[in-house]
Amino acid sequence: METTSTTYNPSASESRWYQYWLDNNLFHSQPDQREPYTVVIPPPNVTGVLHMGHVLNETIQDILVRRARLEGKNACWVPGTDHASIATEAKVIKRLKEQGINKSDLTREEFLKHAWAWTDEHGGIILKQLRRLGCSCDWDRTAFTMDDTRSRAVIHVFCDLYRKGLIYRGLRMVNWDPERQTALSDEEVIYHDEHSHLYYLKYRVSPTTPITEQEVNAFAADNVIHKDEKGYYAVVATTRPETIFGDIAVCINPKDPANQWLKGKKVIVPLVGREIPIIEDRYVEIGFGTGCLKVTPAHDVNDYALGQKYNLRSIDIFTPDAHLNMSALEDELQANVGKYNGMDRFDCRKQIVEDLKQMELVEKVEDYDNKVGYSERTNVPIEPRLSLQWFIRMQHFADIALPPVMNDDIVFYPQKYKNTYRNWLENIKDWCISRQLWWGHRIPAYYDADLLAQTGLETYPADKIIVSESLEDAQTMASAMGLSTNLVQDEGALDTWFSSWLWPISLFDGIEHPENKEIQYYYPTADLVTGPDIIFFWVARMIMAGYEYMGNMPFKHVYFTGIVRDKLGRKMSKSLGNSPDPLDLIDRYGADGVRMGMMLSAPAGNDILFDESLCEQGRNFCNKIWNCFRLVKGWQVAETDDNTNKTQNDYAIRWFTAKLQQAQAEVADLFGKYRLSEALMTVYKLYTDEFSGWYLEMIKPAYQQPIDLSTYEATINFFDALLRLLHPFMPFITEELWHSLRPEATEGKSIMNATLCGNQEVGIKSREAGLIIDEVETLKEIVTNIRAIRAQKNIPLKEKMTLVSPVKVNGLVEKMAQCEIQVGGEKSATSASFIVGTTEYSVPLDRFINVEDELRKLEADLQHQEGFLKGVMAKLNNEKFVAHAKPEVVELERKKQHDAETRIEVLRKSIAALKGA
RNA sequence: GGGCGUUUAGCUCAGCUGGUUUAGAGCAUCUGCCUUACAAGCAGAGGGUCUGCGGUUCGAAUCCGUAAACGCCCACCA
Repeated sequence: METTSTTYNPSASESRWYQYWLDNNLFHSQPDQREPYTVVIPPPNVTGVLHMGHVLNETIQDILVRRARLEGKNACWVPGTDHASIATEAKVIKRLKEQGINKSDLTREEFLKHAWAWTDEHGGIILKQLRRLGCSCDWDRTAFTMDDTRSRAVIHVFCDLYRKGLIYRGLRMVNWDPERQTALSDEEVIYHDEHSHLYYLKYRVSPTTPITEQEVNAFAADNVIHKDEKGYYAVVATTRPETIFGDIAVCINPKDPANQWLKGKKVIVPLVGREIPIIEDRYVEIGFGTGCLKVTPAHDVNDYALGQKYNLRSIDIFTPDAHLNMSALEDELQANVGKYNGMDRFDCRKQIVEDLKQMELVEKVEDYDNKVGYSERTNVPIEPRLSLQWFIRMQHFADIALPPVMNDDIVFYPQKYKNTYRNWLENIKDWCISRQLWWGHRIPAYYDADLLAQTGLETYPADKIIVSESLEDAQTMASAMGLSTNLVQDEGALDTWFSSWLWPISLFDGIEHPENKEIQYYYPTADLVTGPDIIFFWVARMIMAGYEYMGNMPFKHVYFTGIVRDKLGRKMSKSLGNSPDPLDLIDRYGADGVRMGMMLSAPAGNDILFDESLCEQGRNFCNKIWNCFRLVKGWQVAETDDNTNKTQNDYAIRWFTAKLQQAQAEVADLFGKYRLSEALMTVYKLYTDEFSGWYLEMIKPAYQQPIDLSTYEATINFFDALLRLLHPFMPFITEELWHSLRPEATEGKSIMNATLCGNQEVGIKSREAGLIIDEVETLKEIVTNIRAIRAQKNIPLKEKMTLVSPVKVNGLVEKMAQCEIQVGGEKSATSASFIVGTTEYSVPLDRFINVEDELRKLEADLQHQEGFLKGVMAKLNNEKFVAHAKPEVVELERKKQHDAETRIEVLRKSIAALKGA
């Protein structure tokens, strides 16, 4: 390959190596004797495109997978996409609309045809994009939540849970999305703070329950009684005046002193004219508003509960798309309010307030902040709506899913999400799984068509519903039950998450065939990487399904990533335009560079503030590695080991062996804790500082001199080990260089399968390693001091310097600091000196000396040392410290004292000498 | 209204069960260098009374209490 360029060019190399990996089927896994390491991708929406959140998430997964592969495990990363029922259906509807087609004009089958066409056309783009990132997914296993295997699993589970009594159909208050006209689960509703108004409306006391002056006067004085020229009235506060058409009662707290006078009365709903009773319930909070709550059972969850409790009728005044429907009202009232028929709910609100004001039925309007629920997908305000839906009884699932997380059988990173998880499970509510959509798994429930025609859906008897895997089975069952075989299937589809929660099982066909070899081998999976925003939607439910269907956890560890924000801390969003296009970043910095940029700023669980300049750092790092490679590859290798630098080189090799071992252990430890950015930083520093900055400089042969064979080989082995350490983070450049480094690597070989601790490394005992590392630290300090003196005095490199040392110094110092060592020589007065440990070294400066500067420096150092000693002595002179502290701590302080005293003495001498000169 | 988390150099963060030469890293900054692998680089330097207050202790960034700021999650107050 081309090694003359001083910059690394990622784009050519990346596409080439990805193709190589594919051609050699290197990502493919099948069960074997090795330990399995399984990851299932959180399936992105089938029609989605890659954004920065994916980059973070998939990079982390790829790092973990590649690391496991290098550890010799059988790594299997299963990719796939999610049909994303509601989101995809919305996109398809939008496209049809652009073609002038309304969904309502199509049959279910016709619509699904369009939806599949759309999916085939736009689906899977994101999977292609993942390849640009370097993701090592086993593409042969690519799945889709609505493909055959996954669909059969979904239907199987629905039927099974129904038979177990864990799924039921019921008329409930649900979250209704008027835009898409479907029910949603509680988790799909997002609450936003909203500045709105609290309207105080007059509900006149009905003539059928009149109040006289005398009666009024008889009430205690704390009653708040409203009266105007037209008579007495109650005041009801509401944020939603447009729902008054459905008002069925006004509720007060029986203990409320202000409203005693209303007990037993009836009031007239303004505008509408309906007479409704005052009812009493302790649910109403005394002191909020006027203490009078209008009860609209069809349009509010709490009101619905009240309605149930007091057996009130409910009037649904909205159409499914949240327009006013006056035909729901009593015939005699329709004339009063006919003008509102067909209005949008929010237009109607404005109009009603206007009209009520005209009629002087508005007491006052206050500003009010409240929370309004929005549909997660369509971003339209949710309408609570009574409707017939399918639910899962969740208590059972909460019971099986809580303990394993609390016991850390399944470990969360970071741990704080255990709380969130527990909180949700301890307050679990039934899961509404039916959606009024077509794109999704159709609910496998069947009704006797004839019976249905008689009863209608709502009153169709529950014991005559047939739930079954197929129409044929259902018909058989129908005959057995004495029903007609003319069956109608439920129109609803299932919540997307009803398929997602089976993902770790269904990917290996474990729902229908729990004994098959694949599921037995790959399950439970190792790590799940996902965002905390779907902890309830997905993580919790997978745990439930895992224990229900496999009797075991779906994954052992959950790594929660943060949200990717821009460097100002704002969430990345299309509308803000602050989200870079990942593919563009890859074009500019290379996939390796982008991966590093992402990882450098991604501690687990924290939001990450993404800054493009980090990708630049990643690119620069690639370049550094590239140039290390150029240097090493450019050396001329001697046939023999004869070399004057032999001893020095051996020393450097032993040192770097120790350093490498240390870093390998550290990286392994960090991976164990899922501290990936720290692991990467460890490798980065090992590479740039230790390998490139020190080791290569130590062994670098003089200009146009060859390098001895054994040093060269050791260096190649180091390089190899470094590449393997780095490979999970930066797969492309490491593969590229590994092949150039190891010409013996034949076609089909890859760094990804070279094990992490190959036989190339020469082991070094940990005690020896510690010693040599310490020695070299001292050596570095000496070198740094000499360099600093050179820099401060502006001494040109050509000017030879001398290091005067009282003790023997490793010859490498001469090479690294461009100086000559003189052992035991007398320190001249015109020297700069420095202390490493407790040894004083000096550098004669002659004409470069500036006595004043030197004195100032020494005195500052002396002052520092004295201050330090004072601190130490304060401790040692404290009897309590000596008595209480552990002996080693006291011993350490004594050593500090001794060292400081030695240094102070040396400094004083130097100062005196300098002054004498 | 509950619950959780965060607050350490200009920025992003380490600092685990209190004591490791009077707080570390990367980036950014400043100074000097185009030194025959790399200016996408090298060498050197500066920068923090660890959010405030109180407590425990011989000793606190670290433990406890409290206040503030920011952030997140949950909850049916119209």
